[in-house]
Amino acid sequence: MDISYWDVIVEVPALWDRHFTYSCRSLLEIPYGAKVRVPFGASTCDGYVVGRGTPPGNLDIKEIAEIYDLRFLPPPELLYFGRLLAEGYSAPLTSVWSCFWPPVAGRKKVPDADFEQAPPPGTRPATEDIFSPAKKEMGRPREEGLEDGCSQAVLVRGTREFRWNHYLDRIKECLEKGLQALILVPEISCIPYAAERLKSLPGDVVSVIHSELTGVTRRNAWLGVLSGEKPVALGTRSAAFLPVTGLGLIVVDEEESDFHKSPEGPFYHARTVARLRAQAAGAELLFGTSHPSVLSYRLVSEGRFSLVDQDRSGKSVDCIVVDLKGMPRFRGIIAPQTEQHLKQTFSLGENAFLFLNRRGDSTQVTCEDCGHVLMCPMCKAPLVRHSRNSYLVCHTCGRKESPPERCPNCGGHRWRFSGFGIERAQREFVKKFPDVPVVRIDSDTARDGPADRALQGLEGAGPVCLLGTQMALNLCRDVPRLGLVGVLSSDSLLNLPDFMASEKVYHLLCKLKELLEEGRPGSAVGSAQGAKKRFVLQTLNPHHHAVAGLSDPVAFYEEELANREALGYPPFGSMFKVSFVGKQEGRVEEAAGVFAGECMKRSGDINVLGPSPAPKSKVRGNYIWQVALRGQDQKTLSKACLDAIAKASGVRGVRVSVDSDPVSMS
DNA sequence: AGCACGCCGACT
DNA sequence: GTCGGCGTGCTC
Repeated sequence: MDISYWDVIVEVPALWDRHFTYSCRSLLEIPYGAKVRVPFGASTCDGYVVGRGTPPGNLDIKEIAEIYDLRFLPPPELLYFGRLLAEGYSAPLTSVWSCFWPPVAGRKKVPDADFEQAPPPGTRPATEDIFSPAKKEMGRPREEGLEDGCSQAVLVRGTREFRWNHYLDRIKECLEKGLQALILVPEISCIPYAAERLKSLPGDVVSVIHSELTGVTRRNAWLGVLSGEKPVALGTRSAAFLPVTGLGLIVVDEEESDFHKSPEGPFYHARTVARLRAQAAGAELLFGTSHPSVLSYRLVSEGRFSLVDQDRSGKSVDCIVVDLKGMPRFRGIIAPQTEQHLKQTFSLGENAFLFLNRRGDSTQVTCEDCGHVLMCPMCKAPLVRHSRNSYLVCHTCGRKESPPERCPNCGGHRWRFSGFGIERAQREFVKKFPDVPVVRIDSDTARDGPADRALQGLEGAGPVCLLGTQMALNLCRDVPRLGLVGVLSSDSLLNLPDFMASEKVYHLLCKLKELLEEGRPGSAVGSAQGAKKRFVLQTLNPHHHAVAGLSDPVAFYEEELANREALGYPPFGSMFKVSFVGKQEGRVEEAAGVFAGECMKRSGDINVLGPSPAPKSKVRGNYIWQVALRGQDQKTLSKACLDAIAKASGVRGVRVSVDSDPVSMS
């Protein structure tokens, strides 16, 4: 009886894509890219078949234990695409390929057959030859002035309603051509609106896939996409990897959102994956937003994307900038000027939304006697006082503690609470407006029950104030009779050591302002008097271009692009963020040092920043150091990177990860 | 990454 | 005398 041998790359991050040979006694064919479970060392792990293997002599070859359901085997062009992506992202191929498999793919024991089994019909061979046609497909005819390879690349700028009107037209065209469409939204909370709009398509054509979908539901949704039975796939970022076969159109809505970026390895950005897939498949590509990312703005100005822009005259929002720098004696959270605007809003019977991006009550607890700041023992982060000192929370790891009687350093018992969070803002609001009910929406109140219930109660009630963190942004999209949005503080975001800090603040402010512009029309009665909606921004940086951008977006983009160009930041050149994580600080620092040293040895084609402790330099007992690389393009950087990682991996007990498309440095 | 093997310190 | 630290090396 024949035994077949297979080359398998194992999914062990530290080993990247090392090959191991396994045997199989019952299957004569296993297709390229098949996901298998194999014994590895003392345990078992997942791996992918990449070809036939030759058993190295005098080695005890183990057997493939299980094979994942081959119905989920990605089509050849997708497997090939995964290889390009892994290369571009400097990520192990195994980590990219694993994105192609649904988490619920079942697997079967490899049968212990003692007879030769015929391969199931349609089984693809394990060789790589099948990729020649796919490679050819990569180079479709190109159209002048458009993103290489895409049949069309368009940035749609406008309100959500405007964008979806445009998407739906394109989706209909796509379906009429017999092709499939992939639609990506940034968050699960964006799906209901999207699904509602897609209902206008004829027939039952939509498959919805996101990370909270589990079990059979998810599996069926996946199979519906794969079979082409549901030609429209709607989902969050993981859906960027769906095996859509006749891909005619990809839509990335709210393209500027960071939710499209995966926080873990491979650190893919769904917008990038979408763009590369559209190029590879020659599909149409739509990015949609009401405030484009700096990247997309540049793609348009370079002529690589065309622009569909909504005519937005008749804006009815007053932007009021409250300069906190001009009021050094003001110690509170709600400035007098803001208070006045709130009063007027409430007197018109309208509701308000106040934004503060900091949970808790006081962000720092200091001993009055010795100056000791209470810190999380596992993270280098100050503990935040919550619920008026009933407990302390580490906002880095989530750890909760009861406040100590005595200072652990000197035994003192007098505390100073500094830095304000949303709970303190709430207290101040209640003091100032005892008659206006306030609804706080942050991840602490979310646990008490869905915030939408409180929001639904607003329908007939008198004026109400909503007070929320970032979390509340999507929930508060349709607040009735919203007359004012106030930003209590956003300056801490500007001061982050982050090349995208300004852009983040700009998007945040735009999104907040849009609560007024895109929300439900004001109450007929309230607005009849011609009261303009107010956007009140308290800031220490009134002249920052992210603030100026609210009334003059072009000014923001031009200044931001000029700043980035001067420093060689994306989109002018590439940037890698390489992180080193481990329990022993010395080792972590050493590995980062070795890596940086290796990178610097190279000829002047790259620029090394660091090594330095990460902005969150210790998380859950792990020390984190990082090195940033700046260079012409991804290829230059990933080459340098891989060589240097090889050298740095000589230091034990340190995990290295590469983010080749970072959206933040923290 | 896990996990085993192996060689030096303080404990029933 | 052993239990156990983590340094080193391997995993088909």
